[in-house]
Amino acid sequence: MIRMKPLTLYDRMLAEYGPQRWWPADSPYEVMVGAILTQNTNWRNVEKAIANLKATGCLSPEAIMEMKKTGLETLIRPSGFYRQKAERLKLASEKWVEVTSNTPDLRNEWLSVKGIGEETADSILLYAFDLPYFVIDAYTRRFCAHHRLCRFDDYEDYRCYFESRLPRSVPLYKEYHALIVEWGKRNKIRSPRDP
DNA sequence: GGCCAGGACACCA
DNA sequence: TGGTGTCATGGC
Repeated sequence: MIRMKPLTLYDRMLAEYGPQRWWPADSPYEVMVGAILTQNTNWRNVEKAIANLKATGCLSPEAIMEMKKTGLETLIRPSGFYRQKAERLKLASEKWVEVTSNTPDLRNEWLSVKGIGEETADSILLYAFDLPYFVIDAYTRRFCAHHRLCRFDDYEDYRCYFESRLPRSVPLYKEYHALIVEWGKRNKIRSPRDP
Protein backbone atom coordinates (compact mmCIF):
# COMPACT_ATOMS: atom_id res chain seq x y z
CA MET A 1 0.00 0.00 0.00
CA ILE A 2 1.20 3.48 -0.85
CA ARG A 3 1.42 5.60 2.28
CA MET A 4 -0.29 8.94 1.76
CA LYS A 5 -0.34 12.23 3.60
CA PRO A 6 -3.49 13.32 5.46
CA LEU A 7 -4.25 16.09 2.99
CA THR A 8 -3.86 13.74 0.04
CA LEU A 9 -6.26 11.27 1.62
CA TYR A 10 -8.69 14.10 2.19
CA ASP A 11 -8.59 15.12 -1.46
CA ARG A 12 -9.16 11.56 -2.59
CA MET A 13 -12.12 11.00 -0.30
CA LEU A 14 -13.65 14.33 -1.25
CA ALA A 15 -13.36 13.39 -4.91
CA GLU A 16 -14.82 9.95 -4.37
CA TYR A 17 -17.59 10.64 -1.84
CA GLY A 18 -18.35 14.29 -2.55
CA PRO A 19 -18.84 16.96 0.12
CA GLN A 20 -20.70 15.67 3.18
CA ARG A 21 -21.68 19.11 4.54
CA TRP A 22 -21.69 18.11 8.19
CA TRP A 23 -22.98 18.25 10.94
CA PRO A 24 -26.50 16.95 10.04
CA ALA A 25 -28.48 19.37 12.21
CA ASP A 26 -30.72 22.42 11.85
CA SER A 27 -29.09 24.47 14.60
CA PRO A 28 -25.93 24.64 16.73
CA TYR A 29 -27.90 23.50 19.76
CA GLU A 30 -29.13 20.47 17.83
CA VAL A 31 -25.47 19.69 17.10
CA MET A 32 -24.74 19.58 20.81
CA VAL A 33 -27.74 17.35 21.47
CA GLY A 34 -26.72 15.01 18.67
CA ALA A 35 -23.13 14.90 19.90
CA ILE A 36 -24.30 13.60 23.28
CA LEU A 37 -26.96 11.25 21.95
CA THR A 38 -24.59 9.60 19.48
CA GLN A 39 -22.14 8.48 22.16
CA ASN A 40 -21.49 4.82 21.39
CA THR A 41 -24.73 4.75 19.42
CA ASN A 42 -25.82 4.28 15.83
CA TRP A 43 -26.78 7.61 14.27
CA ARG A 44 -30.11 6.25 13.06
CA ASN A 45 -31.17 5.73 16.65
CA VAL A 46 -30.10 9.29 17.40
CA GLU A 47 -32.29 10.59 14.59
CA LYS A 48 -35.32 8.94 16.16
CA ALA A 49 -34.61 10.56 19.49
CA ILE A 50 -34.09 14.00 17.94
CA ALA A 51 -37.30 13.60 15.95
CA ASN A 52 -39.13 12.95 19.23
CA LEU A 53 -37.64 16.11 20.75
CA LYS A 54 -38.64 18.16 17.71
CA ALA A 55 -42.15 16.71 17.51
CA THR A 56 -42.83 17.69 21.11
CA GLY A 57 -41.22 21.13 20.83
CA CYS A 58 -38.52 20.17 23.31
CA LEU A 59 -35.42 20.81 21.25
CA SER A 60 -34.23 23.88 23.13
CA PRO A 61 -31.99 24.32 26.17
CA GLU A 62 -34.81 25.95 28.12
CA ALA A 63 -37.25 23.10 27.43
CA ILE A 64 -34.73 20.41 28.32
CA MET A 65 -33.67 22.18 31.51
CA GLU A 66 -37.26 22.60 32.62
CA MET A 67 -38.76 19.24 31.75
CA LYS A 68 -38.81 16.27 34.10
CA LYS A 69 -35.92 13.87 33.69
CA THR A 70 -38.29 10.93 33.23
CA GLY A 71 -40.09 12.77 30.43
CA LEU A 72 -36.81 13.46 28.69
CA GLU A 73 -35.78 9.83 29.11
CA THR A 74 -38.93 8.72 27.30
CA LEU A 75 -38.27 11.03 24.34
CA ILE A 76 -34.65 10.00 23.87
CA ARG A 77 -35.12 6.31 24.64
CA PRO A 78 -34.39 5.16 21.05
CA SER A 79 -30.84 6.48 21.32
CA GLY A 80 -29.97 4.03 24.10
CA PHE A 81 -28.28 4.75 27.45
CA TYR A 82 -31.26 7.05 27.91
CA ARG A 83 -30.97 7.54 31.66
CA GLN A 84 -27.35 8.69 31.43
CA LYS A 85 -28.01 10.78 28.37
CA ALA A 86 -31.02 12.54 29.86
CA GLU A 87 -28.82 13.66 32.75
CA ARG A 88 -26.05 14.68 30.36
CA LEU A 89 -28.42 16.69 28.17
CA LYS A 90 -29.67 18.62 31.17
CA LEU A 91 -26.17 19.42 32.42
CA ALA A 92 -24.97 20.34 28.92
CA SER A 93 -27.98 22.60 28.38
CA GLU A 94 -27.11 24.51 31.54
CA LYS A 95 -23.61 25.00 30.18
CA TRP A 96 -25.02 25.94 26.79
CA VAL A 97 -26.88 28.99 28.13
CA GLU A 98 -23.86 30.24 30.07
CA VAL A 99 -21.12 30.15 27.42
CA THR A 100 -20.45 31.76 24.02
CA SER A 101 -17.80 31.13 21.38
CA ASN A 102 -15.79 33.89 23.06
CA THR A 103 -15.78 32.27 26.50
CA PRO A 104 -12.15 31.83 27.61
CA ASP A 105 -10.90 28.26 27.85
CA LEU A 106 -14.10 27.03 26.23
CA ARG A 107 -12.82 23.49 25.66
CA ASN A 108 -12.22 22.99 29.38
CA GLU A 109 -15.61 24.52 30.10
CA TRP A 110 -17.20 21.71 28.12
CA LEU A 111 -14.87 19.05 29.50
CA SER A 112 -15.95 20.06 32.99
CA VAL A 113 -19.49 18.94 32.21
CA LYS A 114 -20.12 15.42 33.48
CA GLY A 115 -20.71 13.17 30.51
CA ILE A 116 -18.80 15.26 28.00
CA GLY A 117 -15.40 13.83 27.13
CA GLU A 118 -12.85 14.95 24.59
CA GLU A 119 -14.60 13.70 21.48
CA THR A 120 -17.97 15.12 22.42
CA ALA A 121 -16.39 18.43 23.46
CA ASP A 122 -14.50 18.75 20.20
CA SER A 123 -17.59 17.87 18.17
CA ILE A 124 -19.44 20.69 19.92
CA LEU A 125 -16.56 23.14 19.50
CA LEU A 126 -16.08 22.39 15.81
CA TYR A 127 -19.63 21.92 14.58
CA ALA A 128 -21.63 24.12 16.95
CA PHE A 129 -19.12 26.88 17.75
CA ASP A 130 -17.09 26.85 14.51
CA LEU A 131 -13.79 26.56 16.35
CA PRO A 132 -10.81 24.67 14.86
CA TYR A 133 -10.67 21.45 16.87
CA PHE A 134 -10.17 18.25 14.89
CA VAL A 135 -12.57 15.54 16.09
CA ILE A 136 -11.13 12.11 16.87
CA ASP A 137 -13.59 9.25 17.05
CA ALA A 138 -13.56 5.50 16.58
CA TYR A 139 -13.68 5.94 12.79
CA THR A 140 -10.69 8.31 12.88
CA ARG A 141 -8.57 5.82 14.81
CA ARG A 142 -9.59 3.06 12.40
CA PHE A 143 -8.82 5.35 9.46
CA CYS A 144 -5.36 6.13 10.83
CA ALA A 145 -4.56 2.47 11.44
CA HIS A 146 -5.82 1.37 8.06
CA HIS A 147 -3.81 3.97 6.17
CA ARG A 148 -0.78 3.53 8.43
CA LEU A 149 -0.88 7.22 9.29
CA CYS A 150 -0.26 6.88 13.00
CA ARG A 151 -1.28 4.96 16.11
CA PHE A 152 -1.47 6.41 19.59
CA ASP A 153 -3.11 5.65 22.91
CA ASP A 154 -4.07 9.21 23.78
CA TYR A 155 -6.79 11.26 22.17
CA GLU A 156 -4.66 14.41 22.27
CA ASP A 157 -1.92 12.75 20.25
CA TYR A 158 -4.35 12.01 17.43
CA ARG A 159 -5.74 15.54 17.50
CA CYS A 160 -2.24 16.99 17.42
CA TYR A 161 -1.33 14.70 14.53
CA PHE A 162 -4.07 16.11 12.29
CA GLU A 163 -3.98 19.70 13.49
CA SER A 164 -0.22 19.92 12.92
CA ARG A 165 -0.50 18.54 9.39
CA LEU A 166 -3.51 20.39 8.05
CA PRO A 167 -4.22 24.05 7.38
CA ARG A 168 -6.00 25.50 10.41
CA SER A 169 -9.41 25.63 8.74
CA VAL A 170 -12.80 25.03 10.32
CA PRO A 171 -14.50 24.02 7.04
CA LEU A 172 -11.63 21.61 6.32
CA TYR A 173 -11.79 20.04 9.78
CA LYS A 174 -15.55 19.64 9.47
CA GLU A 175 -15.45 18.08 6.06
CA TYR A 176 -12.48 15.84 6.82
CA HIS A 177 -14.11 14.30 9.87
CA ALA A 178 -17.35 13.81 7.96
CA LEU A 179 -15.48 12.10 5.13
CA ILE A 180 -13.69 9.81 7.58
CA VAL A 181 -17.06 8.72 8.98
CA GLU A 182 -18.37 8.13 5.48
CA TRP A 183 -15.23 6.11 4.75
CA GLY A 184 -15.80 4.13 7.92
CA LYS A 185 -19.37 3.30 7.02
CA ARG A 186 -18.36 2.13 3.56
CA ASN A 187 -15.39 0.12 4.82
CA LYS A 188 -16.22 -2.05 7.80
CA ILE A 189 -12.58 -2.50 8.71
CA ARG A 190 -11.56 -3.46 12.21
CA SER A 191 -8.20 -4.22 13.74
CA PRO A 192 -7.38 -6.26 16.86
CA ARG A 193 -6.62 -3.12 18.89
CA ASP A 194 -9.72 -1.36 17.65
CA PRO A 195 -11.44 0.61 20.41
C1' DG B 1 -29.93 -14.50 17.99
C1' DG B 2 -25.47 -12.25 18.27
C1' DC B 3 -22.96 -8.29 17.23
C1' DC B 4 -22.21 -3.59 16.95
C1' DA B 5 -22.82 1.45 16.82
C1' DG B 6 -19.77 8.80 15.38
C1' DG B 7 -18.20 7.40 24.48
C1' DA B 8 -17.80 8.40 29.14
C1' DC B 9 -17.27 7.29 33.75
C1' DA B 10 -16.97 4.60 38.12
C1' DC B 11 -14.46 1.34 40.41
C1' DC B 12 -10.65 -1.49 41.55
C1' DA B 13 -5.88 -3.15 42.07
C1' DT C 1 -2.52 4.40 35.05
C1' DG C 2 -4.41 0.63 33.30
C1' DG C 3 -7.93 -2.79 32.96
C1' DT C 4 -12.78 -3.91 33.42
C1' DG C 5 -17.78 -3.29 34.04
C1' DT C 6 -21.85 -0.50 33.17
C1' DC C 7 -25.04 2.00 30.62
C1' DA C 8 -29.49 0.26 26.43
C1' DT C 9 -31.77 0.71 22.05
C1' DG C 10 -32.46 -0.83 17.29
C1' DG C 11 -30.64 -2.37 12.69
C1' DC C 12 -28.38 -5.92 10.20
